[in-house]
Amino acid sequence: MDITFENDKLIFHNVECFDVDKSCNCGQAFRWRKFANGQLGIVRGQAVLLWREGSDIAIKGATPQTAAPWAHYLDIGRDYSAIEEAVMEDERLAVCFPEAHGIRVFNQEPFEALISFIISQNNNIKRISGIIERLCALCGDPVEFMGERLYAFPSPEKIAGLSVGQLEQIGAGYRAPFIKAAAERILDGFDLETLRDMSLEEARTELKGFLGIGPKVADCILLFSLQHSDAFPVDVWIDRAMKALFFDGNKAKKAELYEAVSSLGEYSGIIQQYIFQYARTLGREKLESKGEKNYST
DNA sequence: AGCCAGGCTGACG
DNA sequence: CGTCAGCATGGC
Repeated sequence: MDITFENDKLIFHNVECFDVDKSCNCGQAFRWRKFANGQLGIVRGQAVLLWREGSDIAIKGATPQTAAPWAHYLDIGRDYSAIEEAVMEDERLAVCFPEAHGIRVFNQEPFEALISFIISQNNNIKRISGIIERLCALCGDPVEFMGERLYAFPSPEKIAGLSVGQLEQIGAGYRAPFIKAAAERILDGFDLETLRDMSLEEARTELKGFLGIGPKVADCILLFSLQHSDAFPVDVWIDRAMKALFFDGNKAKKAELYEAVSSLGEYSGIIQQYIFQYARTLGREKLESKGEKNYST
């Protein structure tokens, strides 16, 4: 991978299969927003502007020293062309393109993912983003960048220091105590990093020990922040899409669903994100009518 | 105005 | 093991 730093820009050269806007707004991360010619975001307290420049990916605001962490965050080292090609050759999944083309699964900060996806349960992406922004404004460190004021994602200490009432005030609803308890547990010494090297099943079990984390949220955290590329979060959208694409519109038993998932291989989580994008783009109506008349072949 | 959302908990079979 | 009401809030 060729990386250069010039004119205050960090540049990853010749990056294929990376649609910046799509990747930032596909529902995996909640803090990116469109700004000027790219996406404005803040990761590890570092505010940046991210955009495609021809065949390159450019980042303004990142120092040369943070090239490696940014490459990791953006999953630069992974060969997405190979994954996309394999998916397009699968009859059941080819329909996910072109919507899915260019989506990269980011490697987010584990604690941020932990809290974000606890907030995500039974919630919609717009509102999730709002709650997280208010949480960051409430107790995250402020950063000025390009005339904007951004806030770092708060530390476990900061969030644990909030009252349940404060968390309710930013709109967290019944999840407020879950958020506080999770931050306290991290502060107590639970090390999310240890989940990286565990088996998927072990890591799932560990995360489900947190109040407010079930199978779906656990898999989101593992896929989006801990490099378990075979974690496969199933929400209502994925459920509908799998029904339409794999089971002719019929509801599958849990065992059958996960059998289909495991047939997708070690990158099933990334494929999941393609399916998610497809499902949300198509919409509920079309998705549900799709399966029903799909019994011809 | 209801229905729905990147679901989970606790109770009960 | 599976099923199911209840859940805070606001987008649409």
